[in-house]
Amino acid sequence: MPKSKTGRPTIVDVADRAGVSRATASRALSSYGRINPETAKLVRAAAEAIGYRPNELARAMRAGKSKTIGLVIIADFTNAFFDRVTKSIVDSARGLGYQVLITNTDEDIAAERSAVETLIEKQVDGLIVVPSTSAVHDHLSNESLNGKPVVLVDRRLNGIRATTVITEDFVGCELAVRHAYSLGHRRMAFLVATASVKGMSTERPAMLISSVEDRTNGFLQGASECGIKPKAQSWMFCEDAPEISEAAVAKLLDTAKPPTIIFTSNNDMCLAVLKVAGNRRMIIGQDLSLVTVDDSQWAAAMVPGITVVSRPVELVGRLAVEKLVAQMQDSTLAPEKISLPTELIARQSVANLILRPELDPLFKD
Amino acid sequence: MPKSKTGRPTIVDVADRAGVSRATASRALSSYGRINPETAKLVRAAAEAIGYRPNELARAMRAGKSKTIGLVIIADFTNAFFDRVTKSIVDSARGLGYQVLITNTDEDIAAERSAVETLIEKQVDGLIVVPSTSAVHDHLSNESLNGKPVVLVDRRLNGIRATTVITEDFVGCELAVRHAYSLGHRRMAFLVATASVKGMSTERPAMLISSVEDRTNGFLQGASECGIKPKAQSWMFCEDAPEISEAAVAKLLDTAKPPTIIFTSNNDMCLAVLKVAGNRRMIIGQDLSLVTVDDSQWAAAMVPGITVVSRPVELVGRLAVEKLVAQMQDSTLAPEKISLPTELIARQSVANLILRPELDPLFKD
DNA sequence: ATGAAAGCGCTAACAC
DNA sequence: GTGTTAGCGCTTTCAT
Repeated sequence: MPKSKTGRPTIVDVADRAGVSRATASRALSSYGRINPETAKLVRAAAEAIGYRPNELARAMRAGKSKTIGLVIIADFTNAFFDRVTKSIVDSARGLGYQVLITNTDEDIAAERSAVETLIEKQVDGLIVVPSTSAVHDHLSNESLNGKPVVLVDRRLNGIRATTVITEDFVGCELAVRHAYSLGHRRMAFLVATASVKGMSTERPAMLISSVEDRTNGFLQGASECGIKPKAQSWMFCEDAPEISEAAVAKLLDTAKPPTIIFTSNNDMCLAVLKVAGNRRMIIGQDLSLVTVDDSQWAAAMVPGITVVSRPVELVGRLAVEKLVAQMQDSTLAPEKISLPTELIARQSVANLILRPELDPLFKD
Repeated sequence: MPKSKTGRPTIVDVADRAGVSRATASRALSSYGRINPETAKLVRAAAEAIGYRPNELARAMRAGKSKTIGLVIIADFTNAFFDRVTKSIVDSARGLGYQVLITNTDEDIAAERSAVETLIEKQVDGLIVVPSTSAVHDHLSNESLNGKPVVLVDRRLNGIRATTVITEDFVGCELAVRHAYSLGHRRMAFLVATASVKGMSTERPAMLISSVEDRTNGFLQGASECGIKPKAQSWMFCEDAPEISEAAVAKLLDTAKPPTIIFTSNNDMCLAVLKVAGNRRMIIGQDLSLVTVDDSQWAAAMVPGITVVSRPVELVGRLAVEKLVAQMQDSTLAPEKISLPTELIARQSVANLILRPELDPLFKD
């Protein structure tokens, strides 16, 4: 059986076997143009017989479309949010006939740059990016993307014409604070993971990625609405690394008037609170309360269950793909800014200090 | 500026601008063959000037190598093991100059089949597969892979000549049981997630994927070595779905002589135990002990920390890529069966019934 | 050291 | 309805 260089039968082999020309074979297999149903059947039989599989690379080259999406995600697709978004993207893409080329950047802008470049060289039809910083994004300009559409996920970028799919983290966090307030919490701490800070700091960094910014502002807004004085708030911005975040939690706790509740900006920070509290034999939901952003299986299964601001993960991924594919098919489509609702899921990690004021270590009767 | 159909400058544009032929331009850019360093510099400058980026698809077609690896993973790359393996694979591949096309199969053999086919059509240079069943694997034969190498991860497949990277789950589980025995546990339950079972069953299914089989056998071996009578063992094989696994846990607990410890075959099952125990106000590490396979951040951060059989996740992914790339470069390489050591990480989820025999609900003094 | 030309596998004008 | 041919962008003989 005649085979191509790569060892696989090509369309020429099919054509030969069916006794037709390449063009006819192609028409039969891709069902386009005019073709005799009889011939078509014949060709398909021949293809089947020799185990012909189209070379999608050749097809892509000819068509100028690779049916491939590039996904550039930050390191933490080990993270409870990004792993599920990734799965959602991969599945949704497949549903629409696209494959996904995946890269991760470890929150590093240089890596992101080169990843985008590589994917463009691989001729992806479009890009889904979780930008690692809000500061720089010339590599995402229409120019460097060569007109290929890009959809941003989880984080806004100012001054860029690109469809963006984010979540209502502001509202979610605001609500979380009000929830805690309604349960009697008055001294609140906020633990925020930021890539832009080395070590930890009580000062809010000048530059935050938009999702973290929204969470921070949401917490702030909630506290302000509830009349929580800045003095009764403690803030800690810290690097997303276990030792550091645990030290940050300790610092938050070791004050004259320790908070009755800690709000954390992501799961890693939540875990840090869990760990430090555990080491100190503090019971979550009693000695210390806790709310985090992003739901997870373990947050639900733990005792006590962790109260969370939940985001519509699957939908984020699906919409990102759908919007991207729509733009690939019609480049005149205007970019959209999509913000999906979050939901506060109350479990047992927030103590009710109204019913049980004695749980506050500063309680005096 | 003359541009190609796709809008990007091509090598012809570079050649024109540099006033040389395509061939020379190509030589300069890919640095092969004889070329005048002066000319080379000229060409590179021209390329830079017009923002030339090679079309890797065209290159791949010409070379018959796409510098792309296909990854076929089961659904659960949301799972604490596969998400990290995926990250490790993506990163390692990138380090060696390869990109990763990712697909998931939801543990479905039909999806796996078609995923493999699609990836082959996309001309990946090799495949990394987490096979969803040990029963069928003709789609992974040398034939259907068209001679492209494949590396199997996490699961063995009999009768297939392919490099396989798995972990010593047998030993890990055996050790886990002996650990529990040494702490005084005598009535043990085993909760095993299996895709081949609908609902739950106390009967061991005829067919298990190899990793689950190893774990099951490891538990069994450990119990037998410790002289735990089959009567003092309870087994439950169940579908990997929350409602079902939780029901399975309940069933395990609701017997005249309930186990003092439950061993779970994966994190989902572990979570099910956590949830049911929590609902019943049973404290892990006291009223009920627990050991699971696969470490995770939350298992470490929780109070009590969960004792786990830990697997070298990052290494699994890295080796899979390295071995695959080696085979892509030298197709005569013999397949290897690699089994990486596991480690028992003892935390506080296993009660010491020797020091505190009263923790056994059946304790009489 | 460089250029001309062939060709990877496919599809789409254009003929017939 | 089918065949002929050109060409996507690139690399690589083979000449010169």
